[in-house]
Amino acid sequence: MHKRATITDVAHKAGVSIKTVSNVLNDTGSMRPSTRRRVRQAIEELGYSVNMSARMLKAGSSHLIGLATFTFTQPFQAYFADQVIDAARERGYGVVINTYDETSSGLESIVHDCPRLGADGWVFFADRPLRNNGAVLNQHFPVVLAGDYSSHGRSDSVIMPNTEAVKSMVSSLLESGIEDIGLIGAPDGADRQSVMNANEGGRALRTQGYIEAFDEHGARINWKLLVSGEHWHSSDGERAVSSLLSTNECPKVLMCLNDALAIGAMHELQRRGFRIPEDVQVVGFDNVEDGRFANPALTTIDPDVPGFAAHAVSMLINRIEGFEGPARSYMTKYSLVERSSARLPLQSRNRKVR
Amino acid sequence: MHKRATITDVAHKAGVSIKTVSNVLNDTGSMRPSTRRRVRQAIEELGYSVNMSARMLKAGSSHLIGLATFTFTQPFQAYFADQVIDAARERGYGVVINTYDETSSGLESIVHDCPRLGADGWVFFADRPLRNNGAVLNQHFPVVLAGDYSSHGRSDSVIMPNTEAVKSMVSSLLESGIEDIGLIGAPDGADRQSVMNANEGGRALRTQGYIEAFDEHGARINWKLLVSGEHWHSSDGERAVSSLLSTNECPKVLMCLNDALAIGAMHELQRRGFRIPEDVQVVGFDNVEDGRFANPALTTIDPDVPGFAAHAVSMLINRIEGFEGPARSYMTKYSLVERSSARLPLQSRNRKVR
DNA sequence: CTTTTTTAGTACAACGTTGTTCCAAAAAAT
DNA sequence: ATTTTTTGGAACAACGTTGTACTAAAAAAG
Repeated sequence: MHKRATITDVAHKAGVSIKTVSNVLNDTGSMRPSTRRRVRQAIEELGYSVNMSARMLKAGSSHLIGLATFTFTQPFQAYFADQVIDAARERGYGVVINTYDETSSGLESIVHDCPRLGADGWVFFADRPLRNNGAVLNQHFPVVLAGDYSSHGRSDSVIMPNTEAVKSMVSSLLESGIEDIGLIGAPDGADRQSVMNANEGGRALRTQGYIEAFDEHGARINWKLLVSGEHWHSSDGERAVSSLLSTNECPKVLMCLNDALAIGAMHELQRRGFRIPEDVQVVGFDNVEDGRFANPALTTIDPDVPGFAAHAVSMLINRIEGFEGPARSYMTKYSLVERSSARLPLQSRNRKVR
Repeated sequence: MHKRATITDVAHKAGVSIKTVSNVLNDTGSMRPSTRRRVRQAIEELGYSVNMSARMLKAGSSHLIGLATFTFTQPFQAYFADQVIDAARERGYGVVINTYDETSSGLESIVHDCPRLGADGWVFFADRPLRNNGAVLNQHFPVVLAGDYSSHGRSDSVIMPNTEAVKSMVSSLLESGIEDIGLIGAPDGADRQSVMNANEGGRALRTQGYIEAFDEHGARINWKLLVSGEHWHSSDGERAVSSLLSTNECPKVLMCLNDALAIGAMHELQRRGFRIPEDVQVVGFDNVEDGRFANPALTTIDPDVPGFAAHAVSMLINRIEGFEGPARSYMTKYSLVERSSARLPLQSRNRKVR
């Protein structure tokens, strides 16, 4: 592996100036076909390829966007990343990925690592508010916050209709006559007061949807049925079910705040001999692919992840390319996806069957 | 968003030379604490951050490695990518991702897109041999091939013990007295001849393990039980089961060549009323997280994906940092993971229970 | 046959870093 | 008080590309 050929080497070999080589590479300027051919051949023979660092420096941009997100141990993250990569490629951008796990101090800790990666801007995903928004936002590159932030108005963001979607799903369940609905993935120590106080983050927002649905139907909430789910992994769903059953509570429906929790919950329920949906119905949130192939297939909320990702990328590139207007926020549309793990009443709106 | 501050701006503001600023940034040279403080403050006030393109150009390296792989619609890919990102970060490298799907002309088509992304080297993942290895290998940056290639000796590669692992699993099943074993994910038109001819790629290699196990146990292969599985997605697993059952064959065990196929197969079997493992046992390959939470939990082959990824990254960085020896190849160690979807006889070796 | 326009190309600077070389001031040794 | 050594810092070049400004040759117009 000898030293990489540069444009100067090519120019020398072809007997032209470096600018002419550059013109061949970029289809600029004008030149005799024979010259172009000579340059092309020299490029071929030397195995030359353009040095991106130099081009970037000159251009003042890397044409790379960064994606900072949880590790792909969450199926949602993989789904999201896929969509981001697609959307970026469509606009001619590459994607640099920086992941972090729930055990570290989280997003805040990798923020410092991002500038090093040289992207023109970053999509930051997080499922709860950042301890110090400033650390993320005071970077000197455009940032789009993706996730369940309350909108703080300091940078562009994409969010999901967390509260509305859960409210709609729970309402739909209540309408089918069941009030005995558990919730997995709630904020710690869930009671009305602490959920209302914790007014940011997917946990709280989705839990609020549950509360609002009950309130609106004049139903009483049994707070023992709201259990937390740590990191929202499948293993947390298992544990949540164990902990719920250990209190001798066994709701007829389990609303899980993401699909991974739901899949873990179903696993543990079935291990203990419960039948789904006959004994317990289970509902998820995210509509990741895994839910389709779960046994039974998972009834869930589709928050339009592709739209979520596409808008994040679109807003980010828009900023990178010079837009300077005030912070914008985009909220996706949701729909309810009925499969076999839970049955929704026919009259529910926004329903989609797959 | 005004123009980004440069090292020159900082130097000017602090009343020092640009090299002194550079020294502060890189902890090189020596200087009075008071000077350092002045520079630090100027950096702060101007919100300066180093321009990576310039640094890369000067350094001749981006400290980025590229990962070219299937889209994350395969859980295996997400798992693999996670491990690659981790391994790279540990060594101070970032990761640029370039994905491709099965519908396109595949890996070959994105090869041309990789140089554009400016990584110092690439890990190429593919589950079958490339139509034109040359296109990938004649790049002017280091490449590590990850996947089920036969070793062509032209670049470093990491592979799994595909044949051995399947052979061991199938042997273990044969030892428990069952010879009625289906195989999902085989090469198209599977018969002894075509599998032996197609001597490259995970499909063929894993299928060979099945054949060898039967041969070694003196058992007769019912070729009708070998069905293909297109892209090895869960939906392909579903279809494979349908197609198998439509021929009135119903084996006692289904060996699926990856976990996604197995999960899809279990879904379709249960939808049709089969009990697992009582009526049909199901086995997978990859040991992705999803298998643990499937219903029932999936018995599978663990090919050591973390080791697979770590060695790919390690070899690549080794090349990037100057190693020039002959092409190397690393093969991971496998183990059998027994869960509830299939029971292995106790005497089988290499067993791991989780 | 001259003048103007177009084409085909060159030379040089600049992007923002960091490494090398060098010099002046301060500290230490004589 | 003078010489030697160390320290703090500056000036400049280079990394490989592309944009600007320019020139010589060829083609078109008069």
